[in-house]
Amino acid sequence: MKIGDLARAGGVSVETVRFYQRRGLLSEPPRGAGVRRYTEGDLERLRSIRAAQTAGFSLEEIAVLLGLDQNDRATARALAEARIAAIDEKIATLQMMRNALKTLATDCAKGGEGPCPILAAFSLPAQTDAARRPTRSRAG
Amino acid sequence: MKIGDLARAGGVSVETVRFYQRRGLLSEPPRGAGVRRYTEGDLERLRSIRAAQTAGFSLEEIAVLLGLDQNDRATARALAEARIAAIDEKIATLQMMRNALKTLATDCAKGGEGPCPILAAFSLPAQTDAARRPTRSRAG
DNA sequence: AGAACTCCTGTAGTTAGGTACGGCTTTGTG
DNA sequence: CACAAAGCCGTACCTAACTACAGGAGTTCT
Repeated sequence: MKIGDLARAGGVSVETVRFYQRRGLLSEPPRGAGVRRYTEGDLERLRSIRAAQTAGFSLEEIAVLLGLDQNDRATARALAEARIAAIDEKIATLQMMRNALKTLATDCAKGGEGPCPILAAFSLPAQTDAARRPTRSRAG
Repeated sequence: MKIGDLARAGGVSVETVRFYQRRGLLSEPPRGAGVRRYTEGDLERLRSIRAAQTAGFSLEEIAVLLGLDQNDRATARALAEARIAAIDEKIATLQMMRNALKTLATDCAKGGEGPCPILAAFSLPAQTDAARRPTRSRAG
């Protein structure tokens, strides 16, 4: 297998394969006479990388995972739990954003008389926590 | 108000204020004799930017929002709805990631006999959708 | 053998939202 | 007036994960 075959089989571009090599995630087989040749093992490793990425791991975390002994359950589980915690936090943040926006959009759709509530929310400091901080006589 | 005062009052760094100016989000008042002077209006605008950011808007979207007429409810609502849709999609993706990882972590904690299920999930292509699909065309 | 394609290497650019720095001018304080 | 802090300006750097390209070498098809 040459690099182009590997890339196609793994669903990535040649440039991405090279990028993973620079990151130490994939090995660079020796250039014997001419071009580098890749094995099925390289392809499996590439697929593992992509699979772990869809689970939300960063390339740095993936490098650790790939370096683990297959029996090192403790480390693997710790990494997975950390990832879950990070994901939970992101979800919570997004849900708060979503709810705030939804309220504004709904109020806007109701079509009261004043200015658009969405624009008002971002223009009137009194409306938001960030802007409510005791500003002492309106001058920061 | 000088730039440092504005930055402090807005809860950002001077560099960030300058960055927003380069992005056209904040204006650069003229340098009369010496140093630029900022108004309360500039501060409110800066706070609006930060408030919109916490709602998940990108700086580019914020530039549009700030440029809208206060009565342009349709555009504002469209932007908010688009943001909500994008957030919903992100949440759904994250929840799938989370569930997949949680299952693996739980199985791992159960402590069967074979290799760690987490590591196995990313080493055996047969286990994941992502690795099974003969994908192409993410490649360039 | 020659055309056309792929590979190799190195370097630089992309997006988003900043952060940091060097060298100079202006401002504020003792 | 001296001196330090703050402002100004341009440019480079940061993270993450790629993406693009130039220019030469190797490979494949006919």
